[in-house]
Amino acid sequence: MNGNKKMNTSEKIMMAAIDLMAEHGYNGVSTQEIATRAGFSEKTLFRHFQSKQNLLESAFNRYHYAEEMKDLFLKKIVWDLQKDLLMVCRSYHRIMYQNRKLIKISTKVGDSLPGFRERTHQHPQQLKEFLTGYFEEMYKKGKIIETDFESNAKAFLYMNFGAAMGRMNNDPIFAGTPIDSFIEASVSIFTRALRP
Amino acid sequence: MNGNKKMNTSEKIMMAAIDLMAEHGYNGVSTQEIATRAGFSEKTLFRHFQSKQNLLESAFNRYHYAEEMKDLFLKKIVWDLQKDLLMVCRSYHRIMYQNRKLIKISTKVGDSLPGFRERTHQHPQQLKEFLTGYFEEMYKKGKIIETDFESNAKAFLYMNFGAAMGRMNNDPIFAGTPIDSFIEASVSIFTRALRP
DNA sequence: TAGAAATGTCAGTGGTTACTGACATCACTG
DNA sequence: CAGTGATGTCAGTAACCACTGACATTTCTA
Repeated sequence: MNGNKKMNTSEKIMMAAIDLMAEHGYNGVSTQEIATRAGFSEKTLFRHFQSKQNLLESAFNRYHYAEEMKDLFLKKIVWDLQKDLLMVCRSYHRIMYQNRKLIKISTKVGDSLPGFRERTHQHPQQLKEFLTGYFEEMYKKGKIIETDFESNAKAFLYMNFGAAMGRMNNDPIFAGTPIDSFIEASVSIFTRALRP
Repeated sequence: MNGNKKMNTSEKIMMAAIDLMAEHGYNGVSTQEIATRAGFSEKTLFRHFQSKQNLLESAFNRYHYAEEMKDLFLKKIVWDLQKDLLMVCRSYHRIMYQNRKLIKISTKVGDSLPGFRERTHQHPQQLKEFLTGYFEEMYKKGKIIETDFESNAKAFLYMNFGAAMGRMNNDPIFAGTPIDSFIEASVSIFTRALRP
């Protein structure tokens, strides 16, 4: 999302807005502060974006990474429980980490501004359906035991969702341990629980 | 947290503040709106609380349920994996649900106001240590297999944390299914994964 | 180097916000 | 009934905020 040194004025302002709003919320930061952080005058901000709300919307359109996880996963499946779950976890956390600041903004904004929450929280539903279908298919292939596939999918997703939230909010539980070791441990719990 | 009909002025105002701030955040609601929602004039709000920030702090002191989960769990342990994990989950979700509005406020406030985040998010660290110790003891008793106990504790807690967050934010995944059936399914995953 | 485009400066507008003081009203209670 | 305490009314203050217009200055580029 960042790291690029060659940013134009609009991009610098959007990045400043994202950084500040992720920390203090939409109403917790002023256009003056955003412009100063970006290194421009407030006037320039309004010349580029007309309004504060439009600035946030533009930032979402520019930086929200909305790759279809379902499609991504279908391509990479190899029908090996451990390999597939690892792949799903890693992709999920990668995307959540890329979008972490926009996700923080949308959780703080809530439903005050319309549409943002929907965009950052669109994945869970389709992921749950994907994983439920995956477990059903794996059962038909005789590779896992019969369980409540939908509940398992929910548990797996919430485990990763909770971990992603903890990571983006600097949960002290994550201090020191990289995300990948958590992913491996959490996947092995499910493989042990579901193996025939 | 609510439901009591015999509330005095201060309590009515604090409840109104909690309701509105949980939805729109601290900066997203005015003292005027809070007073109107509570059925009083803005002047009365300031007579009782002096400042907006003090109102929020008073509401936290009055309504934040900070029971020591660790102590609670230690009393109820029976050293049966399924029974203990069920007890932990149910207690955890009960407390998270009681505090849900204050938790929503503190996630929106972030670190802008000092101290709130710490209070609503104090549990994870001590719960992780409790669960890690519990798994070690269960291993010594020969009731579960040897694994990375701390990682298992993290995974278990994040699964429940994610589910609690989803529930308090009306995640459509939870629509229709009660929390208890999720708890049972998630616990049985861990019991199957850890049984010798 | 001339002209165009981007940006800065600055003063200002209309609205909101947290918060106050003075005074009136109401309910209860001894 | 007198008096006390809680509340309402209302006008107001100082700060902040999103946003604008006029004009000057800088920067880029043909």
